[in-house]
Amino acid sequence: MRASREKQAADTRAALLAAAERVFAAKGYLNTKITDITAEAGRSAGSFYNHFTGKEQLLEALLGEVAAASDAWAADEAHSADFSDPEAIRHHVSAYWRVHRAHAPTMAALRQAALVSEEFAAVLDRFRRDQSEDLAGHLAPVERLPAAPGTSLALMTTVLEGLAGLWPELSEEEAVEAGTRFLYRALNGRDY
Amino acid sequence: MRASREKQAADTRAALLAAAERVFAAKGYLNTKITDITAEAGRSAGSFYNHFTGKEQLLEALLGEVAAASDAWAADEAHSADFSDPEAIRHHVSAYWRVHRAHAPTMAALRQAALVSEEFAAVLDRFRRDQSEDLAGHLAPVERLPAAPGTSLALMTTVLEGLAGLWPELSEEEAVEAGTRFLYRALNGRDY
DNA sequence: TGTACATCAGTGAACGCGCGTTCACTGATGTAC
DNA sequence: TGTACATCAGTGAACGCGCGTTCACTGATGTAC
Repeated sequence: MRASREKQAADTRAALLAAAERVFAAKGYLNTKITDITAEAGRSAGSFYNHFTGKEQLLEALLGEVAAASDAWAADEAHSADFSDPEAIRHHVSAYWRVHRAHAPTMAALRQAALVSEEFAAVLDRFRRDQSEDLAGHLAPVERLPAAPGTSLALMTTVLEGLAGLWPELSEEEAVEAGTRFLYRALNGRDY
Repeated sequence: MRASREKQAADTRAALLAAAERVFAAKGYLNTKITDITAEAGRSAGSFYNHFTGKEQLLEALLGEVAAASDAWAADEAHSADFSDPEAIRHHVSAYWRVHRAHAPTMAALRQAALVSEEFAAVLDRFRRDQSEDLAGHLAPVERLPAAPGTSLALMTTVLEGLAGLWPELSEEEAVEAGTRFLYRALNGRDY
């Protein structure tokens, strides 16, 4: 049957991706050698190049998964788009927390890759820009922003990234509550 | 005169440090080769090892300068230690902005080095811890923090780092004002 | 002050390590007849 | 269904590039007498 060979190739490819994510998490993208990945996946060094041209292309494949998850959420139910409403903020903080927790090693790998590669710096930029565009509209209804819209947005993004960095010290509930309150106050100048 | 040889050595050492800071800023610490530094400094590759055992030790020397600047500020005048007072926050935001703007390439290099080296990760941790300890006491007088003290502190630190990332888009005045208002609101739950 | 020797910063070609990448080979799976 | 050949995923030893590091050498500066 024709499916057998294809399946073997697909299995190996998947094994390499999963192994890479584990190794990236353990020692960082930049510190990871091709042979670290193949060893973790239980394959030979040469096998790697049947599936990827290099570590870069493998990371791109992992990022594709994150983008898919992110899009799935955005296309989800329509959500409130007014950050003078705590629930709208909570909804975004919660989504951000979940996506980044699920793909934390890949996103960390992207940040590392962006440090040494123009190409990945552009990819990271695009991720951030996509996210910012979503958020920018939500700031419009806020009456008294703490600073210019662009600056307020940049600081808000920073808080979200910093919040993701607190995983796994905080539970999801604690993180979402802390992030929501912190941001609501900063953006609106009052508590709720 | 004995000073001549010593001076030549000191000059070369200083030239290597200054060249390294420029090259780090241009292409990042991790992307920088020893020969990039020596070329920028106008010296031979071998000369480097008369002064440093490697790129790591050179970075340590640069970090020494940052630590000195940071200590100098801390030992400065006594400053208000109550973050329910906007002026206390402004004072810290301003100091953070100045130190990080002056040493931005070195701090960025440290963050990169921390990604691939346990040793520098520990150094970066120490920098952050020192800063956090200073700030922690200032949160005590705040009546209604947005989250647990440790979490509030972590998010505050994150905002400061993110603010530094906005240089050089923002002027010092804009950055200090935006950071102060953002943090005052987030921490105290009201505007001033 | 002058001469002979010692020291030392700097030089750059050469060495060698680490790791990414290749490639001839193996054995299993698929195809032709 | 059986046999002979073709294809393809996987293997791992070997190759070679890039770059950090060394070291014999140079010429200038310092010291002894």
